[in-house]
Amino acid sequence: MEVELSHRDQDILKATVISYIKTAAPIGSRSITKQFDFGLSAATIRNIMADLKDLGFLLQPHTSAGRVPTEKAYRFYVDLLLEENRDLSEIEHYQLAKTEDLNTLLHDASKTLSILSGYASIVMAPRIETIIFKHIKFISLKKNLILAIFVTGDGHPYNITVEMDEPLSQKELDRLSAIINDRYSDRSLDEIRKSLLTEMHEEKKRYEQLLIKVFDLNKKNLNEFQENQLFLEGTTNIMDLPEFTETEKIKSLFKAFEEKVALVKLLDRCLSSEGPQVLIGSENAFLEANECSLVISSYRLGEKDVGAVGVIGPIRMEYHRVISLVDYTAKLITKAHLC
Amino acid sequence: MEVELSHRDQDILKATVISYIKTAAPIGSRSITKQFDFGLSAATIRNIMADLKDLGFLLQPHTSAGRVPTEKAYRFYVDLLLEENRDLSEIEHYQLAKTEDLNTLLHDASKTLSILSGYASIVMAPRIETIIFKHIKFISLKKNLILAIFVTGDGHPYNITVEMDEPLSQKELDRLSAIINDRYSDRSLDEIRKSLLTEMHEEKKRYEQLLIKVFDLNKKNLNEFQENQLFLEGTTNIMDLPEFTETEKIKSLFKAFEEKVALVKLLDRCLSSEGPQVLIGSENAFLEANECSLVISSYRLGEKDVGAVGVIGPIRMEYHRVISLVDYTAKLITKAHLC
DNA sequence: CTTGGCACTCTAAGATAAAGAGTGCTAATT
DNA sequence: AATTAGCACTCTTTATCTTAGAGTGCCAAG
Repeated sequence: MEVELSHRDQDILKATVISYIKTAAPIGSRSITKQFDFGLSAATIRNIMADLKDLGFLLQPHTSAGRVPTEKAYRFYVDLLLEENRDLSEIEHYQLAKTEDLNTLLHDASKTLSILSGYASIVMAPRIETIIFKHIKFISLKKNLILAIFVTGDGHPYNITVEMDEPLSQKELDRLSAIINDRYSDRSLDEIRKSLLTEMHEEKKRYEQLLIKVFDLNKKNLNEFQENQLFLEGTTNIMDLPEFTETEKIKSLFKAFEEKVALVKLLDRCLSSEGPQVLIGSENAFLEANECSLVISSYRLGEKDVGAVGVIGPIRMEYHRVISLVDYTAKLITKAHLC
Repeated sequence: MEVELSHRDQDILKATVISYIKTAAPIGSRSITKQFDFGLSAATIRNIMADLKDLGFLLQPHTSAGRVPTEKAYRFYVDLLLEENRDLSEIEHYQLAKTEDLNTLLHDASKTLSILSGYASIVMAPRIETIIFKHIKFISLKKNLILAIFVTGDGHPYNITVEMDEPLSQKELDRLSAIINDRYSDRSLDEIRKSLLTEMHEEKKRYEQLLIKVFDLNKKNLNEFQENQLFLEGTTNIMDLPEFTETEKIKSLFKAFEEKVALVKLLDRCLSSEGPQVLIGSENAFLEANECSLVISSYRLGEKDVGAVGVIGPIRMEYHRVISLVDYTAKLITKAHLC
């Protein structure tokens, strides 16, 4: 079954995909001869396209219509792109506004990415577990309300409000923070979490409640926290696409967008892989349900991949341009982190 | 022109509005006689409806169709509701989960409101200018990066990261915070802002950059800040409504939703007024453009109205239920603030 | 193997017709 | 004088039919 495509077949397939990405309408053999110069007649192209149909790369909405690429065709096209195009030369090299606030940076990146891609962009802030802890400070807000601020290795603050059953004096809090800073500085939250559960026997009793909540030892708020760390922009761009003219499809996609947890999971899966990744239609349950594709790349903080940026678009996405754009944006964020 | 409607005319008008709110289809004289028992024949109702049409309360899509309420009719109906119904008895009295975090509370309220109303909900966090300042604390994050945390009168923290041209020692920062806490505790940010510009001559030079950024004296980030303090939930509910089947209308509304600044302005306008407010269609530019209505109520913090909750729905909204719901939710938030 | 030619297929768009809901008016009734 | 029944008329909606057009599939010739 798995026959190698001849060079010429590949060219025709590529041409069909490219053409369909532009027009979103079934591609006829005639229009291929007009747009591309293969030195072949429409009839020949027609024969080749019939073969490609049999191989599962193209399909016909009905007998007397042009051909439409299948997901297999997009996969073939994208794999070719990812092989060939390691240079990413053709996109405009934008810059992000300088800012001290990480969230602002990511928000900006997401907005820019949505505008330049013309699709919806999605940016996930660093996974909290991977963050490197530097030091912590406690501030008493009200009687039993304590604000914990921890600062990360790269100088970003996170704050957590904790309600205590019994009040703690500022002196006690300072003592506790000194201990924590001394013992856990420069370690990841994940490590700290594990250590805290085994070490800290003497302090534990008195501060148990506080520590559990601050380091979220029972991982209660993790999902909700991460949910707030997701930037989704340009979703309305999707509505301008011809494949999303039916209200039902728009509805389904936007309901999915509201479920941020599912999106976080989707991005999370791609964190560990190298370079830009492309998920096409039914290669993923979320995408399949909404007939769309995802181009995604992770950004680094230090030497670890901690977050991801991506673009959600139609299966008929301009993969070439978007892959470059996503890859570039991820690198931009990695670079901004360094300063 | 402004003739008083007879009691009977009012009843027919009300019946037409109520019926149309349910069905979203033009209301015929016959269907009125079926649904309501006025002891009148269809022909009589027909005559009355013709009068109401002449008075601008009803209109006909075409000669041989039923009647549809105009905005004037909704206004009449809503004014009647607001007069009569100060009791709000008929909605279910839900509760919000206890939480220490104000944003979580507002987010929860927004989600609940959208689910219970069946429309889109919108919740604005307290306007930052109205917040009562309690004390401030500075933490050095990196060389020239300072984190300022100010705590409000009711114990909620806000933090701002400031990048300085020159570093300040922790000692200096502590001295400055002591001065600020001493001088400005229990005053609103708006007041503090005004005072800072005139007072603080001696400290000003050295700390000018820091103070300007922390208290946002040039109001640069205010809009962006407020933008992040807006919770919009259940927007996809709107897509289920028959008036939003056309993709163009959905698109327009969702593009408007992305413009959070406009929404903030819309809510802001209503902050000072007493009780639940209703804006119907063309009574507001934003709503007119998207053919929808807004029910809104402000919540208090102390004795000042600081934020607002609302519901955005079709002009054919179930005002009765929604007004009660919005009013109740606003009161719930006000109450939660007190603890 | 490639190509021109041509009959055939299927959709999309326009045209026509019939059904149905509701009005507006008139004349009869209370 | 207000109310009601009756009925012709209007306008939309839905279904059916027709036609134009794009594109294929296949055959026979190059």
